[in-house]
Amino acid sequence: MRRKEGDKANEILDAAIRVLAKEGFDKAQVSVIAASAGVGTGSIYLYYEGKEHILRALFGRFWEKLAMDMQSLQQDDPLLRINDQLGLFFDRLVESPDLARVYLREHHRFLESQATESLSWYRQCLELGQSAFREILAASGRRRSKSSTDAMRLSQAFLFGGVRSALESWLSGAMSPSLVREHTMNMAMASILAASVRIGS
Amino acid sequence: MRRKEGDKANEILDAAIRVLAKEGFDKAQVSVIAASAGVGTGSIYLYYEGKEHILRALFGRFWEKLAMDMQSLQQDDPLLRINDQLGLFFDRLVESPDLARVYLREHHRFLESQATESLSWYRQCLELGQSAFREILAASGRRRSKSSTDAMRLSQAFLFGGVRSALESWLSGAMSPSLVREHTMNMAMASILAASVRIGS
Amino acid sequence: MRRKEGDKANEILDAAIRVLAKEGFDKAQVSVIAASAGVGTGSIYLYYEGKEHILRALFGRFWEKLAMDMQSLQQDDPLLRINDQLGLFFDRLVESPDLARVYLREHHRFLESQATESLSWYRQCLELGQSAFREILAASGRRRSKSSTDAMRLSQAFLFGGVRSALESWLSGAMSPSLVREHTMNMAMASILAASVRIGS
Amino acid sequence: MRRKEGDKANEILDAAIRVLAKEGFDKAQVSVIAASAGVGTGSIYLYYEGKEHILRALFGRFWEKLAMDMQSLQQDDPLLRINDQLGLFFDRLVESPDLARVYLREHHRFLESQATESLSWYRQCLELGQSAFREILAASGRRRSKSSTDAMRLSQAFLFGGVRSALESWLSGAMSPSLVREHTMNMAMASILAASVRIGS
DNA sequence: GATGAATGAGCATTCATTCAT
DNA sequence: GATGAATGAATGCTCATTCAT
Repeated sequence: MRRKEGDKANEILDAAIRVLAKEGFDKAQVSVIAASAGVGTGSIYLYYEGKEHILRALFGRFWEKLAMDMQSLQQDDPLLRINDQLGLFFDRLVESPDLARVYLREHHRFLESQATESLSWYRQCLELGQSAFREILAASGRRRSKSSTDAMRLSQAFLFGGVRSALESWLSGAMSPSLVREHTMNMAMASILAASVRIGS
Repeated sequence: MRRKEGDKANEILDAAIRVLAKEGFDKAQVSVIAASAGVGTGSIYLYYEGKEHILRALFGRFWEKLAMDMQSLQQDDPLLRINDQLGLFFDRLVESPDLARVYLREHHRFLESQATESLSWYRQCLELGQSAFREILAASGRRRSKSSTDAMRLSQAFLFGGVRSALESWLSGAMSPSLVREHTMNMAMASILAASVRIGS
Repeated sequence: MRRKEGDKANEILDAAIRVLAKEGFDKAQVSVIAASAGVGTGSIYLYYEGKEHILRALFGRFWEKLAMDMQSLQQDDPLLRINDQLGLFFDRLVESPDLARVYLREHHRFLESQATESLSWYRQCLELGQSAFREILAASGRRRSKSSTDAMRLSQAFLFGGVRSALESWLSGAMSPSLVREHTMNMAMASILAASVRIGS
Repeated sequence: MRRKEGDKANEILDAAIRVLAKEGFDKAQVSVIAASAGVGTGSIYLYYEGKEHILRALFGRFWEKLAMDMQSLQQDDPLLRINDQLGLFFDRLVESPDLARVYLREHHRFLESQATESLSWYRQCLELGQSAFREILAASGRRRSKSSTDAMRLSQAFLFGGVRSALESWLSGAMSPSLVREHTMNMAMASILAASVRIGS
């Protein structure tokens, strides 16, 4: 059965992930992405303004889905919720090694882009994490301050970075996803605890 | 004849860091690097085989220095030694925001390159960290195994990734290096402790 | 979509002849050839793999046409047939001084290239000439031998070289093509007769 | 024994022949010629104004020697003298395959250059040949005319071209120089006879 | 005179984007 | 809407020549 017409935009993104994973952004040719998506070169430009915009759309779609799923989490305990959030992030990338590769190598371009709308999904994911973090701090009676906000962001960045690198190890090595996941989450939880204690003190 | 003057090889690397930090590898023009180094375009090729090789040399120099410094650390306690090692890494990048930017965006190219010699410095740095890690595990009576080795590498990757992202936050934000450093090291130590406890159990 | 229009492939070859005649292969710029052909620089690469391939195609086209025309010759007398063959070769170059110039200066590149297909047309032209030569020898009762084959090839080379140089004289001087043609063919026939007598003896 | 100092100019020409034979003019690097001559790159420019001038000097030397030798020929019979002249030309190139290669591929550059002095040696060689030719014509009672001069030049060109191509065959094939020489001279004499008869008629 | 490090003009080729069909 | 032929700006690298030593 043919995919419905309207899905060409997504087919292009899927093709882009395949090609970008193999070639990297700069060596990925638009014409190759088009061929991989089964459309003509020119058709790409009916759906996206240009190569750069494909990248934005690709990450936009990723973060949008993730934001949706993170919002659906029911967990009340903020620490466990962060655990679940990180787990979602991790699982999403582990299930698509190509996407993971693209994330590792090209996400910085997304951040440096001016893709207002797509970036807002990304920021929403960060916000959901920070929100949980704030609950932890609130529970320990700590007030918000400039420095605690900074520290919180830093903690979050640390977590993301740790998970990021764990994924990188996984991609380059021969470890089972489950081992990687377990170990990574363990370290992540430990560091977040350490961070909350320190900030909360 | 005209003699090779001064330290052109290093001046070219310094110029490359400046240009790469601003433009990224693919948009960085060799002629611009040359101009920034105060040499002619062709001179670049007297010192490096090509653009790619500049990148290799750049990271080679970075890891070589770091390996030297890490080897000079006197700290006997393995946990504290890891702390010092990470501190060296962190400080080196914090003192040169341009280098930090290049590290964040282009280090993967270095890893994917075939720069055998330069890569060996990188691997030596990793090895020094793993060595300390092994001491920690040994102290807790844990024998080496395939899974513990994997876990150890994963922990190390997590640490590097966390520090990496902390640097990224620092670069994009307005936080003081000292706050970033303190907080990052705190989380790093916590996660490494958690890892060693888990692996050692 | 835009369809491939007209005869761009041949227009590019014609333009290449004009530019190569004036500049020589190494100083001929692809962009100038493109401009002379009235197409964009990049379009050249839609039709030919590169500068070198344009040269191959150019001589390929030349020898292909010549091979066709040589095959159409009806002349039964082998000596007269050789005369006609050389005449075809001569006339083809005389009618296009630019092509003659390119032939004189760049044909060796064609021979040194690996243009299997194009070269086969060239070899076919040589073969047609040798075939006539062999008939002459056969008529005089001479058997084939290694040395007679060599001598035959040598004779053919001598003929081609003589005609080549006559063209060169014509290009650099102010002689009428008909005078050049008459005189050249005269010498050619004389030398071929001398050769066949010698070989056949 | 070290060659005497003053021979560097010639050593450079010898080196140039070696390198040009292998690489062709455009791909031959001045620095490689210098290295092959055992001198520094810059020293080339103490002896020759540039790459182009090396080529001119190289052919200038060749034609100068040949002119000298041709003048020394004692043969009174003009036809036999032409035979000897061609023989000198042939032998000079056969004894140095590298020079022959350079002659075949690059002599046209020499002709197109403005190397007044060097070209005069070349013209002198031609003149010596034409002089013998004129004697043949004179013997047959033919007066000079524009058309006979042209025809004579054409004949000479034909001869040179024939010999040229014979050399080319020799270089690319596996024929003995003596066979090539004998056969080539045979054809050459036949064509010159034919030419002189025709012109003289 | 010799040298070779330094230079920078020059060019083939690629590929994102356009637009006639 | 779709297409892919056509485009031309953009750039890494080479190498003849120079000139400080």
